[in-house]
Amino acid sequence: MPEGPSIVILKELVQPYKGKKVTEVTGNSKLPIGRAAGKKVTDFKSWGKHFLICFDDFTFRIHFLLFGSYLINEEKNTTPRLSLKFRQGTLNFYSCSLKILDEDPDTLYDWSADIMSDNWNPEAALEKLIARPEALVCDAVLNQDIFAGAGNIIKNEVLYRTRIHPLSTIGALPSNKLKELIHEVRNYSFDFLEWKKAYVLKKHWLVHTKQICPRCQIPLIREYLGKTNRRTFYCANCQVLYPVA
DNA sequence: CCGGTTGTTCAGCG
DNA sequence: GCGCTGAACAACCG
Repeated sequence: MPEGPSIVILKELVQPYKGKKVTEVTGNSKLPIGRAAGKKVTDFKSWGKHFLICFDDFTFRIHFLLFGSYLINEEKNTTPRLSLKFRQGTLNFYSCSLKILDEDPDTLYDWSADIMSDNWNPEAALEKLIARPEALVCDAVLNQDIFAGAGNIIKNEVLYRTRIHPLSTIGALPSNKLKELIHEVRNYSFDFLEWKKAYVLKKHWLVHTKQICPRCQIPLIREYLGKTNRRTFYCANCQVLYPVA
């Protein structure tokens, strides 16, 4: 569920409820979720992995973390963290992190950092990367301040597609390679979106959870790398460790 | 049935 | 105050 493109799919699915009035609020959240009762949803937004349900004076911020899920007009045998009932149907959110934002999301979020946003700004991402020359590229791609919405699958696939070794430092990458990386994070994320919608995402994985490099056929390396210590799949032959020796 | 994870925050420590 | 580590959360797949 969690990566940015999946949140975009959710945002599309809930569009019929935009402008509609919440008739009943339930859930096991300890927050004052009843505030939504009787109010109209003014908008659904997303920023990276955050899903936002906006009302005129506050916003629900939902983060699905690793295990969160949602059901629309369906329920399962556990209590939702948050359930919003409308005359037209029900939105159920399970096992997610819920927060209530009292400020306008526009003042809280840098939309230019959202890899799925129309406001995505690759130049801003480049500046942020250049400011962190010591960072490992495997960590930088997961940095939500730079690539909001990028997750571990996107990281692994993008580093393979751009043939960058995950332990390369940002400062060692030539500027054209950094630009290519930035471009590919967004480009792959939209491939992810289309494949996920078509239920063929896994079929297109080149290295994530894979054993053999599809290009040179040698075994892939699987290691936990970087400060993020996340599972990383890469080909030691095809992916270049910068600086090049 | 167990092991592992598309993620993040926070406590505890040196 | 910092950076680092590990725990906690909690559901589903293979």
